[in-house]
Amino acid sequence: MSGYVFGAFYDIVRRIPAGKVATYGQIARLAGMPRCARTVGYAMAGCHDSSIPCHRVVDRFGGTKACFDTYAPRMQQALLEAEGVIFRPDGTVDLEQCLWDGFF
DNA sequence: CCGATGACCAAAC
DNA sequence: TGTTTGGCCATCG
Repeated sequence: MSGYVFGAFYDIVRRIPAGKVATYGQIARLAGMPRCARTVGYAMAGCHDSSIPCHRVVDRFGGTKACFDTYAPRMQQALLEAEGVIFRPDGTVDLEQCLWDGFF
């Protein structure tokens, strides 16, 4: 682990169920750092761990910018669609239906 | 070693 | 009501 904070973020991301997505701010809040969404993004930027579904992490508008070093942007969308995530015509995730509520 | 930056969000003015 | 600034932690130069 690069830092205990990263570990906490990774742990939360791993708990995101298939077919759902979470925002950076949401993950930061669950980690106990509501203002640390930036660090979440940076943690995801280094998602060298294949056990971390960083493709389920999107920005507040549902933009899928994840895994630049790991996947191609369109591949992330394909993965989410395969899990049942609904995409809007503009290429963003329908957060109204697929945003993770924090529970199972 | 220190300064700047970064897949961002939310409160404040 | 919209726009601006602050903030958090780690990595890069």
